[in-house]
Amino acid sequence: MRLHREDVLAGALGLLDQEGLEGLTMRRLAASLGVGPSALYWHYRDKQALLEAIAEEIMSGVADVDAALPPRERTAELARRLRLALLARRDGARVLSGTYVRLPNTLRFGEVAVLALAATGVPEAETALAFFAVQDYVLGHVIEEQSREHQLATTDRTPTPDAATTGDYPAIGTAIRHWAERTPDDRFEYGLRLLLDGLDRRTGA
Amino acid sequence: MRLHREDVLAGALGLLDQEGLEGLTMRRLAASLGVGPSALYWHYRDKQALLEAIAEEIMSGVADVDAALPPRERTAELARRLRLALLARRDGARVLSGTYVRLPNTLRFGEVAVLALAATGVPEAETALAFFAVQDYVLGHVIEEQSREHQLATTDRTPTPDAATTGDYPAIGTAIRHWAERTPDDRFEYGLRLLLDGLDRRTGA
DNA sequence: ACCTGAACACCGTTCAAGT
DNA sequence: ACCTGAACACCGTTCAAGT
Repeated sequence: MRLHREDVLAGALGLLDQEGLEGLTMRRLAASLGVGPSALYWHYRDKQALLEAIAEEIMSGVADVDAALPPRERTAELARRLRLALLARRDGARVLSGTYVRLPNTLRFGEVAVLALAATGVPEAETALAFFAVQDYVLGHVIEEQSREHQLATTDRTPTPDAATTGDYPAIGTAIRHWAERTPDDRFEYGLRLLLDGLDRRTGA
Repeated sequence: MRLHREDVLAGALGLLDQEGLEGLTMRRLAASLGVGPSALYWHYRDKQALLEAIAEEIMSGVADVDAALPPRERTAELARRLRLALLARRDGARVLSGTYVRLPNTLRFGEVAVLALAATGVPEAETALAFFAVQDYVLGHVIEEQSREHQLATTDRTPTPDAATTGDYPAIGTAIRHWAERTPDDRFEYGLRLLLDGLDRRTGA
């Protein structure tokens, strides 16, 4: 019953979902696999290499968007699929933002997204700028989204308007109340729409 | 020569800039202040509380934007000031994204930004959505920006087109080459402009 | 090829005790 | 009010040695 690289990765993904990024330690992972900590280092050079494998796993299938969709909708769909992939694993956005992955799933996502943007009419010299603008928004948004999940789990402080915001900061108070009435999907779509509308302006649409 | 809360915070900021977020440990901070590790716990409940104080410090002055600027430019200026504040400290974006701060500097930034957005003509029910869209973009962008700094410092892999991208992923290859010719400021401004142009559409401008 | 065992150099946090 | 000293329960990683 020897371990393979994939067993270690599968165990790491399970531990990540159960315990979160802080709980994903080499020692706990080893224990859950029934081996000593040092055994893991035969399969992965160090913890960073394991995290990069997790990041690449998170990105699997994200680029598989319907190629028949019109360019703008295809770009939107890629952004949505990225968000859902990050949300599918606990602390997924933080894992991805902390790694510098140059593996097939990640590269293919970039390739497909750049092609979709080019098809919308964005000048070739701007496709990477547009790609990173959208990707940075998605990453930032999901990091905050998953960070709020964590707050709710560990503290009793509610992110809805509290004493501090209603008193001295009236604009925040009413703004947050409207925000609280929207679904997480709505909140994401709002920023995504801003970016896509901004892109329209650059394509003469 | 007893320590005060501010001495601990100042020491933490210095250590953060020198060693980065990984190097900012309670034990190293204590050593740099000439006390034992347990002494810190008299001043801050735990490490998380200290990180929240750092985050609030990072946000100091960010809201001090020229109130006479026209609303769109005021909103842009707030986003730029946030980015610069995050860049001013090593790993600043990761520190801020990991904390849930409800302290004056942070709240005032939200208040001023929501008011600027309202002044552009964004409907009141959407001001928080628009605020978070811009803030999430800035956070995501600077996290990636500072993460690249870290890659350059620790590895010799260059983020410019390498063997993998030029071969199987041609669109990425050429896109990244154009991207590499822009300054960091340009790259940030591109996404910011997309968001602001998208907002124009929602204000009938 | 794959893992054990032991060790090294660290962590954050608590708590009684000191001044 | 502010800190020491000692302890507890952890970390990631290395490396010789085993099978």
